[in-house]
Amino acid sequence: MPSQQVAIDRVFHALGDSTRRAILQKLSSGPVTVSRLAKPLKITLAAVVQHLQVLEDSGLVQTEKTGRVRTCSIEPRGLTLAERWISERRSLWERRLDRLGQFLAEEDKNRS
Amino acid sequence: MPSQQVAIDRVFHALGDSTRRAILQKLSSGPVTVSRLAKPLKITLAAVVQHLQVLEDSGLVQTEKTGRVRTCSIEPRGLTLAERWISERRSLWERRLDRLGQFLAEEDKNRS
DNA sequence: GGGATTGTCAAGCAGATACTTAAGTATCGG
DNA sequence: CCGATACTTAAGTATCTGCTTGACAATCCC
Repeated sequence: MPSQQVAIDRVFHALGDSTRRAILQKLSSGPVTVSRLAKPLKITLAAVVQHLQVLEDSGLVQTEKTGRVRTCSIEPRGLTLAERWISERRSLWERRLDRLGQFLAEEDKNRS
Repeated sequence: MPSQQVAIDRVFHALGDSTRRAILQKLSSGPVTVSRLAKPLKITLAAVVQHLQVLEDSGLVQTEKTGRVRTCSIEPRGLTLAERWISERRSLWERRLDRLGQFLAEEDKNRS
C-alpha cells in the first residue's frame, strides 16, 4: 500500500506531461481502445502504451483487456487526489488572507 | 500573452516536481524569504532559486525583492488554472456516467 | 492453418531536468 | 570602508524521460 505522499507524487508526475493529459482529455468522454487512442497522437503505439502504464500506476486510468483489445477508461481516484491536494493548499492560503483582512479591518477601526 | 494551453502546460509541469510542491506547501501558510524556504530542503540555495523561477513563470508563485531579500508568496492564479482543468475533465466524465446510468435504468424498465 | 489486427517487451538514444560548484553582485550593519 | 548576509548567474554533470525501433506474443477471422 503506497503512502499518500507517494500516490500524490505519482499523480502529479503523470499529469506533468501534455501527451498524458491529452489522453485523459480523450478518455473523459468515454472508454477508448489503445490503438484508437494512439491514432490522433503523432507518436508510436508503443509510446502510448508507456504513457498508459504511467497513468495506470498513478490511479488516473483503468484498463481492461478482453481478447486482444485493451480498453482504457478514466479512474476518478487519481483526479480526486490531485484536486484535493490543490484545494487544500488553496484554502489554507485563503484562510490566511481572511485572517489578515480581519486584522487590518480591526486596525482600521481602532485607529478612528 | 501565452495561450491557455501553454499556461496549463507550465502549471502542470511545475506541479510535477515534489520539491516544488513542498515549496508551495510551505508558502500556503504565508510568505517566506528564499533562504528560509531553502533551510528545511536538502538542496542548495541555488537549486531553490531555480525552482522558484519555474514556479513564478507558471503563475504559481509571486515574488518581490526589497533590499537584498526576496519574499515569495502563493499566486492563486496558477492553482486555479490546474484545479479548473481537473474539475472540467471530471465533470465531463461524471456527466457521461450519469447518461449511462439513465440509459441502463431505461433498459431495465422496458424489459419488464 | 494462415494472414491480418492489436498489443507487449526490451534496448537504446537524444534531449530535458534537477542538482552542484564556483564566482559574482547588491545590500545591510557597524 | 568592510565583513557578513542574501541572493544571482553560469557552467557542468549525472540521471531521468519520452520516444523509436524491432522482435515477439496473442487473438481474430476467413
